[in-house]
Amino acid sequence: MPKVSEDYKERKRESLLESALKCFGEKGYQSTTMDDIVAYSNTSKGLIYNYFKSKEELYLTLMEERTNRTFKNLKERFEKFSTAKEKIEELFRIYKDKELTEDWRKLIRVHMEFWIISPRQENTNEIMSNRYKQYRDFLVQIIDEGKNAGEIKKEVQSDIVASIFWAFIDGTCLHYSVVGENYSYMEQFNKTEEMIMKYILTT
Amino acid sequence: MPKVSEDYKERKRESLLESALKCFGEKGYQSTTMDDIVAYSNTSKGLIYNYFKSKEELYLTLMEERTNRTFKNLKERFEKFSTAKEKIEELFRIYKDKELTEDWRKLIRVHMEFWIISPRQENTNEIMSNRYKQYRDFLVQIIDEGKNAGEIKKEVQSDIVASIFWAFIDGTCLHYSVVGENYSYMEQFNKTEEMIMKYILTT
Amino acid sequence: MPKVSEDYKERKRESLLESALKCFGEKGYQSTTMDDIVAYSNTSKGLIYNYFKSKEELYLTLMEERTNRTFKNLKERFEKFSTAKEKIEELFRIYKDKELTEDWRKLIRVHMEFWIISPRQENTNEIMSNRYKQYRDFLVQIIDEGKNAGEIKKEVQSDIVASIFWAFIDGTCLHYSVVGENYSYMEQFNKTEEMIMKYILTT
Amino acid sequence: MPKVSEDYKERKRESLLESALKCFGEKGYQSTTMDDIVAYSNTSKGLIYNYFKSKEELYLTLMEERTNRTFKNLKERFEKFSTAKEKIEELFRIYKDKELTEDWRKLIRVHMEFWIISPRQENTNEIMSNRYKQYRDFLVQIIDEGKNAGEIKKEVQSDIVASIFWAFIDGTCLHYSVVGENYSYMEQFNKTEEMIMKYILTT
DNA sequence: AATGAATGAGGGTTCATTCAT
DNA sequence: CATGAATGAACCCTCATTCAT
Repeated sequence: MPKVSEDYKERKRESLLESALKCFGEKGYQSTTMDDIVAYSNTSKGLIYNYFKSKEELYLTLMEERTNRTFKNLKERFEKFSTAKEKIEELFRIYKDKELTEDWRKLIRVHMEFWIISPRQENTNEIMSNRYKQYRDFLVQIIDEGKNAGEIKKEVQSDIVASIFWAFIDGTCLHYSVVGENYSYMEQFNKTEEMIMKYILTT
Repeated sequence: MPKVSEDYKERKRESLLESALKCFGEKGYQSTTMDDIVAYSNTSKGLIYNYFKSKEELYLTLMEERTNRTFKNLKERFEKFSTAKEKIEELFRIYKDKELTEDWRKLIRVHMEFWIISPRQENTNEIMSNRYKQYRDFLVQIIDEGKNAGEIKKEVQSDIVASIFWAFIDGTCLHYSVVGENYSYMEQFNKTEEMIMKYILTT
Repeated sequence: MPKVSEDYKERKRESLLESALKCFGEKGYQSTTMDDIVAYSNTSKGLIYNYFKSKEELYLTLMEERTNRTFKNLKERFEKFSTAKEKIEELFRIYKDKELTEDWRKLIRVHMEFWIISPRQENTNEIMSNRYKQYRDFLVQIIDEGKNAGEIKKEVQSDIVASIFWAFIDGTCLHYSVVGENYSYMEQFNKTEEMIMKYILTT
Repeated sequence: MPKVSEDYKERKRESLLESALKCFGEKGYQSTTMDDIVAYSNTSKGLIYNYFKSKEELYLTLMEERTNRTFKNLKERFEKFSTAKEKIEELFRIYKDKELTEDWRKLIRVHMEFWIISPRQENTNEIMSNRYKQYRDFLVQIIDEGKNAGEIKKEVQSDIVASIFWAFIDGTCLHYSVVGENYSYMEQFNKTEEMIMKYILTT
């Protein structure tokens, strides 16, 4: 029977991760110091080490949990749709609905940085490769369903198209996060959607 | 060994930049130490500071020169082509011709890292935004020429398509640099080319 | 060993300043390294930076506090005297009572060095000029009181004499700190006192 | 038979010392780099080491020669005077005739710095102590002559008064070099002269 | 559990000195 | 002779991590 409830600890942990995310978004992983996170989270240095055994672990945990949750949300969001067309439209809608704030641009950079850092460590490279495949296969499945339902042309190569889709998403987000204001974010999504749909749909 | 030719100094400088690039590719900008670069370039710590006044300047110079040179090469490569179709095919060819080596993946990451770091510094953000526009406008011009020549549909929005093109390129490179071996790099370029061409060409 | 009393921290701070003073006395400001101070104070490099954000700040703080305290002590010491003659005698006594140790000679040099360094920095020059005027005016006031009381000749120029007094003090200390043993420190103070008194007193 | 005349080398040497003096005046001994001196003297780094085997030697040589020359000039200047009174007046005149420029203030600081640095090295401390005695004894001799001639009171302690004189000189110069513009340099010399003369002269 | 003082390895940078040309 | 590129020890400072309280 702990002095402090499990629930409290969990909330503390979340709050630390939250703070870390903010700081990483501001300065990047390397440039963010533990002191930055301490300052932002209004706790103490020692406390962070009770929850995470190193800055790196904090970072990896943060990114791990974020990607998992995002992917989980993604899947849930799709349960209510039945046709492939609707699902793909929903996929685009996710990104078209984003609020184009500075905060989001920072978030993008945190994730992009993680992509880039990951191949430099034996461990994370594997994780990220799998993550990529997870996302790709998620879309592959949708496309395949579409093919079976006659919505999507049989000759479409599901994995290639899926891969192209995510490449476009990440490329666009990357550019937007750098260029900002003057980037034709929304128009690009609309046009790309049009182009891809025209390319794969039977009608 | 002073009183050395300008040529000698230029080569030294190049060699330092070369070494730095290698090291940044290996560990990233922040994690690369001046000692790493010293070790790799077989020189001494002090010497680097005769050529670049700080690690940051070395980095910025490196990235600046690389991007400039790349863009210049890009333009030159296109002089021998006359139609828009040929030019766009050439653009794809550049990337399809890349040797898919570990070295190139590292190179991609160096450039991606620079994209991400840039918004965190007043100065570089501007530079990178302009760089992006340079590349985009380069393609915009080609598309516009194509429209005038009747090769490309009048209703195509040049800037949006150009922007989509580069988003796809960078997204694909980013993913490839992380996923590596099992990434369907070549097929994606082929399909994307097909898709885009079908989308914009009149015939 | 955190959560430490303010008092503890204050003592730590004092002890660091103390150590720094010792080291500066030994080698001078520039030649003293942070490692010297660390070694002398039995702490760690990082800790010093918790209290002072740079070597320079440590130095300036040290000198600032020392001069302030000295001047404060000076003033207090004079409260119990009423006539100008007594006060001036007391002024001389301060210096005549000094123990002529190697430690004191080092201390002199630290202060002299600060005088000399100060004009090279925008900021400190102003401070030191004011310090000088503070000391001078302190004596000017005593002399003026003496004039009003009829102790000191009306025609004496207070500021000039005050300035001469401090010039003599610093000159003597400077020479003593260099020449050491064989310097006729005490006799000089006695004779100068005699000479100045004869020059300004009415009787 | 050297390729380059001895005369040329001597002038080069002088010019290097001259440049060093300028630089030391600007930044102080420690903060002046060999590069500073090279830049100021329009020569090369290697060349300096042909003339002086280290920065320290350059510094010591400079200070040595300057003090020697100054002392030599001092003595010569006095040959044309016969009475002690005239000589002491001349001594004061030397300082009263100084042009109160920023350059001179820098010069003072170079010399003061040398005083302070000297006790920290076995070698220079001895030199400076002797230098001090040289100057003191020079004045002692004048005073003694004055006593013999009946100009100066027999009971005056020559060495103490001489020492006081130089203490006053250096103290005044030190303060002037720091305080600058608003320092009553000239008036102090006048008054001090008056005071000392009154104190020692028989009439 | 929570704190934050303490640690010290390691990083970027400087600069006196050397020596090949 | 003169040059200035090259060297590397040494410096100041940062910051992830520890641990006494």
